[in-house]
Amino acid sequence: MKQEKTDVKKQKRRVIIGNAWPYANNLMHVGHLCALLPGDIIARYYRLSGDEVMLVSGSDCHGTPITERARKEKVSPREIAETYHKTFVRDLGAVNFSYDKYGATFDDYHKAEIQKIFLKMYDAGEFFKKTDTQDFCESCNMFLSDREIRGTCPHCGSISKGDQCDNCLTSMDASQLKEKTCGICGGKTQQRQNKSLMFKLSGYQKDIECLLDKNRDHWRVNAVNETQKYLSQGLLDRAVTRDLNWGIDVPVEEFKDKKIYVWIEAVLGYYTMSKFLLDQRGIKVEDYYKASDDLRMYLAHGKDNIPFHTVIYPALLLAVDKNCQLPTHIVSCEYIKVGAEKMSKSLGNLLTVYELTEKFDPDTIRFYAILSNPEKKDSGFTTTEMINTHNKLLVGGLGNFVNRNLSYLVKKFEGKVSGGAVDKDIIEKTRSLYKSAGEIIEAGNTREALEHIVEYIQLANKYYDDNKPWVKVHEDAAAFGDITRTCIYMMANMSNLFHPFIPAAMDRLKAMLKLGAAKWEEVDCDITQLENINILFNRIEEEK
RNA sequence: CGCGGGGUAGAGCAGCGGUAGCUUGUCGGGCUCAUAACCCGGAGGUCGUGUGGUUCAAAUCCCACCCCCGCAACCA
Repeated sequence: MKQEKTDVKKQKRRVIIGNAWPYANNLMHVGHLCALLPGDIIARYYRLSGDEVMLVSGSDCHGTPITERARKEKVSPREIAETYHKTFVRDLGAVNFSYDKYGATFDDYHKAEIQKIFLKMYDAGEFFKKTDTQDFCESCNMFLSDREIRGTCPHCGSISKGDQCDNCLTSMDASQLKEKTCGICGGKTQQRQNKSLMFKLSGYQKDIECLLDKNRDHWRVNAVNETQKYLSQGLLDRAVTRDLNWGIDVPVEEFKDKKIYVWIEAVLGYYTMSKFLLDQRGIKVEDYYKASDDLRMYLAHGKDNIPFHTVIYPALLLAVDKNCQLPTHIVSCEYIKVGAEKMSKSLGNLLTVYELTEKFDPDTIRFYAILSNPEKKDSGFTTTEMINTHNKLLVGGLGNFVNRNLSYLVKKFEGKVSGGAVDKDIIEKTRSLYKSAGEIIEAGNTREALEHIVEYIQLANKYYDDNKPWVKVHEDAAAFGDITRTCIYMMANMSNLFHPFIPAAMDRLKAMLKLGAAKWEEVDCDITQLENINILFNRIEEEK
C-alpha cells in the first residue's frame, strides 16, 4: 500500500512566501539581505520540488521618516521613495532574488486594493472613532506626531524630541514635554481635538492565541516569545489613520484628509501582491486564501518586525475574511553585528548590498549570507570572512571537486566518459540528504540546511581521495569507470542541492554536464562526452 | 527591580546532565587528479566569576555577582 502511494504523482502544495518590505528612505544593507534571503531560498526550494509558489514583496514607501527626509533634502516624498525603490529593485536583482511580484506601496494597484480592504473593514465595523487632544502646528497647518515635536525634557531639561530624548535617552510620551514647539517650523504648538479611526485589535486576542498555539513549532523561537509577550499584556486597539500628507488616502468621507497608517497598508502588501498574481491567473484571492492545510504561508523578516507579522497582520487578515489562511511559518532572523556592535547608519558601519554586488558575484554573497545567517542569534558579517568562505568552500571544495575530475578526463581522455556504476553507499547518502535538507528548509532553517549540504562536498572530496582514481586508471579500468561515474553523479546532485542557494553557479555546472533544469530529487548524469569545461568559481585574492 | 540575547582553544562558533567539539589560524605528514587546491595527524581550553546549591555525575539545571551586546530612537 505504501509503495503505491509514493508512485502516485505527488500533489502540488501551495506556498505563499512574504518577504518583508524594505523601507524606502535608505540603501539596502546586509541586514536586509540576511533577513530576506531565506525567503528566496525557501521559494526556490519549493519550486524545485514542483510546488506552486508565490514569492511576493515590495518597497514600503509611505510614512513619516520619508516625509522628514524629503523635507530635509527639499524634494517631494515621492522622489525619495522612488529613488530608493529603484535601488532596491536593482540590489535584489543583483543578488538573484526570484520574486514573482515585487511592487511598491505607491503602486496604484496596491493603493486601490488597500482602500477596498479598508472600506470593507470599515463597513464590517472593525473600526471605531476616537477623539483626543493632539499637538497641532498652526503655521504648518497639521497635527504633529511625537517625533515631530520638540520640547524640554522632564528628566534632564535639554531640548528633546517627543518620543525620546537624545540627551538622556529616556523614552517618553510627548505629553510629558514642557514648552512644546513644532519640529518642522519651530513655531508654538497648541492642543486641539483630533479624531482618528481605531482598529479593534483587542477583539482578536483569542484568535492570535490560537494561531500561536497551532503554529508554535513552525515559528522561530524569537517570534513565539515576542508574540507571547504581546498576548500576555493583552492586545491594544491601534490607530489606523495618520495626519500626514504622504500615503494612501483614507477612503471614508469623514477622514478623507488623513492617510492610512503605514504598517497597516504595508503589511497587507503580501495580500495585495499575491492578489495581483492571482488576478493574472483568473483566480479569486478570497478562494485561494481560504484556510486550508495545503496552503503554507511563510513570512521572512527581522526580529524587530515580529509583532506586525504575528499579531497585526493575522488580525487584519481575519478582519478581511474570518475564514482566511494565516501565517504558518515565521522566519524572523536576529541581527547582523559588525564587530561587537550592531550595524547602523548612525554608527557609520553600514555594509550596503550595493557595495557588495559591485565587487562580488551574487553566489559568493548568497552563500556567505546564508552560512553566517543570524538564524538563532546575532552573527557577524565581514567581507574578509566572505572571501575566506568563498575560497575555502566554493573554490577549494565544490569547484575543486568538479575541476579535479573533469579537467583530468579532458586531459587524459579528450573528455570521453566511459560507463560504470555509481557507488551504492553514495546513492543512499545522496537520497537521504535530499530528504533531510528538504525538511530543514521547509522548517525555515536555511542556514542549518546549507551547513548540512556543505558536508556533501567533503564527502565527495574524501571519496575521491580514498579511491585514488589517478592510480586506479593505470591498474583497473573498470574501477576507474565506477569512480568517475560516482563523482559525476555527485556533481549532478550538487547542481540540484545547491541550486536554491547559488543558482547561477549551479546552472553553469548543469550546462557543463548537459543536465536539464534543477529539481529537488536524485538525478543521474549519463554524459559521455565533456565539452566546454570551465572553472566554476575563481579564487578571490584578498585586496583592499 | 523595564524587556531580551550572550560570555567555551588566537579568532568565529556548536554542545545545554554522563570521558570538552567544529570551522579558521598555527605546526607536521600524505597525495600529486586539482584554482598555494584535496586527505590525515599534533599542539592549543581549570567552558565569565563564586573553596555557592541540586546530583553518583554539571559547560549543561538552580542561586548570587561581574562583564558585553541588542530593543524600548531611523534601521532586518
